[in-house]
Amino acid sequence: MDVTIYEVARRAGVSIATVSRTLRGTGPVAPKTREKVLKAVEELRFTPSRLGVSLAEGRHAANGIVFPNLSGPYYTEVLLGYEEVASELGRSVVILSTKGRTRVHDLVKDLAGRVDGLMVFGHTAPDDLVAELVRMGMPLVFVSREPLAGADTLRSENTESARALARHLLEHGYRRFAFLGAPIATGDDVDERWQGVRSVLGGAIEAVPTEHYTVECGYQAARTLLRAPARPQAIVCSDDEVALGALLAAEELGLAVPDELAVTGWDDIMAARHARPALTTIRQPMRELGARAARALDELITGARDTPRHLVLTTELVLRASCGHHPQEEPR
Amino acid sequence: MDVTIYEVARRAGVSIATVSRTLRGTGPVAPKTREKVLKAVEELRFTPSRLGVSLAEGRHAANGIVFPNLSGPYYTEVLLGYEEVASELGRSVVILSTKGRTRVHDLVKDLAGRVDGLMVFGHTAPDDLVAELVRMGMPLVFVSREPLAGADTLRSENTESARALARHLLEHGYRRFAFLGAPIATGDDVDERWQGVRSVLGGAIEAVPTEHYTVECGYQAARTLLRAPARPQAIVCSDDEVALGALLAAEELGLAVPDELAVTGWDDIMAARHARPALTTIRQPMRELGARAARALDELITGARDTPRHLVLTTELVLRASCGHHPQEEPR
DNA sequence: CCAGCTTATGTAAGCGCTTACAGAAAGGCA
DNA sequence: TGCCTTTCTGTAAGCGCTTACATAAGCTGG
Repeated sequence: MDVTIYEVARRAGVSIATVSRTLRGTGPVAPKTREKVLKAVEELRFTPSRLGVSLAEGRHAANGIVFPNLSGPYYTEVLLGYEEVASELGRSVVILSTKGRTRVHDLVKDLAGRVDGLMVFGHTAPDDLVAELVRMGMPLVFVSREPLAGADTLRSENTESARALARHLLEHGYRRFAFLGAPIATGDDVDERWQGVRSVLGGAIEAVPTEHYTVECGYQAARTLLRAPARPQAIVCSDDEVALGALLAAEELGLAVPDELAVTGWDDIMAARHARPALTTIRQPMRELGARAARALDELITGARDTPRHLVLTTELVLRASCGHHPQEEPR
Repeated sequence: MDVTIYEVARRAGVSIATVSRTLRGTGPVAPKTREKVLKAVEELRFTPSRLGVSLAEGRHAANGIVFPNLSGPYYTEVLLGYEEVASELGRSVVILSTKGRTRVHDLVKDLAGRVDGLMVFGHTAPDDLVAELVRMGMPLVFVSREPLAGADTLRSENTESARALARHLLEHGYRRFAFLGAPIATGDDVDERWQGVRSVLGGAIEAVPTEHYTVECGYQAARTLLRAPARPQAIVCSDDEVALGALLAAEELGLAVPDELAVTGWDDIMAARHARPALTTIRQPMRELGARAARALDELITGARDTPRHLVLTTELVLRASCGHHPQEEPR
């Protein structure tokens, strides 16, 4: 950190331009000169300052990622896929969580000043700042959000898989349903799941809000729902965490799942697989979502592509014990 | 991004020093002058370049975090606690995953050049580079690692809680045990857990390695173990993921948990709580670990403290159904 | 040996911002 | 009004690095 390119140049008896060229391979350097420079670099343990390089290059070699909170396994998996690809592409990853924070506008803006592009989950960055970043030409990729002009969007399919799930429940013979975890915003992921399910089940399903999409809120809402006189036969949950909460409520109320009540989730997080009964759910390719987002962002940053693109990744119905008995049911 | 401090100065009819002073509050500025500057800033939508500021200040206002992989919920929770505090302290968080990567030495070194201090999980950064970073005076906090001269270390307590767990299993009446997920390195977390358990159970427990500390490896090792003639009555697992794998193996082999086999984990991740039977485990204060690490690193960076410190956080035995029946057992 | 071309190297100008220090301006008091 | 003190402002020098362009050095062929 203390050694600068000037000291290397002095020790090697060359100019700083020659040191730079040697280290970066950006121009011709005589073999003897090269040796002298590398020797000096090694003796002085010189590492170029990231700040100096970035300022001179006019680029950060870093990507930002804005997410609501990491406590949901969903975000973790996406982040992991993203970080892996970003690293392969030689980019650091700077993270920012916005949930519960004040001055989000300032936080995101600061982040934008440190990176070459941003990936943003849904609506976690303020809309006015998003509009400004788009105007400024900042490369942006949004995950789990409706298409936005001037930026890439990437999401998993919701509607068709929701339909498939609903049809499957009908095949089990259920006729009374509830959707636990009502949509907060029109057009977001949960809304699409709701719309898909409702397009198949019609008036046979009602939406029940949860305060948040968490285990605890799912538990509370399910407990209330399951104590009412007219109990649904099956609960379709917005996501796996809410579904885990519903399982807890059923357990507490002595309702056998799936014999007395069916429960489904969405995401296929680890806890969904290890719950008993294991949750029927829709598997989201979360890591691939992150990886694709990182690649898309790289294209925008390098200029390999300058027209925004909107992608939808395939999801998959995963049948397990929580929705009913299946002849060839997988054990886990 | 395109607007520089020079344009603001020109528009406001003042020097760049005055613009800087106005925005940073680092010196006296006449009220009228201040208004002119702020007006120009707003009209031009000027945001100071993070790079310029950092280079001139000689600091990044960012912390780095090096971890093996995010796929374990443990790391996620620590990271969340860390990011929350770092953000409060005005620091961005730059992440780097090292598992499965080549040139880790270079990756960590690049990261070190972008931040004011680093938090490192265990041994995920190469030892020679760690020694160099210590020599250079870089602020370092290690999590889950034995004390290291020149840097802070922070870990959760292992040995006493492992003893408490072992004693509890003895109280259930078990007399034959296995430790699933043998230690890889002397002195690391899993080794301390093993040592603690063995100090109570002595020759009644044997260590069984798993290739990795994952559900899949735990499943494979447990399946092999449980098919052998001399089956243990209780399996103490290195961590919750390995324990979840052991539960899967027991389920597949038709062994009732806890009646025919007891299983315990470590960490208290979400999936451990939602498994059935719910896992008896040791709760690690993972978020607090991350939060404390971020605060410790801040003290080192700001110079509020310059002597390394070694902290151990308390862990807690959490009794659930997987180790046996308890008179007042919590439902979840 | 000379001319022309290619390879190698150094100088200077930035990239965007902070701030020490010197000087100017303003205010207060005798 | 003059002097002294305080407040305000601008200039210049960096922070560490990259690189365009000009020049020097080296090599090859006639």
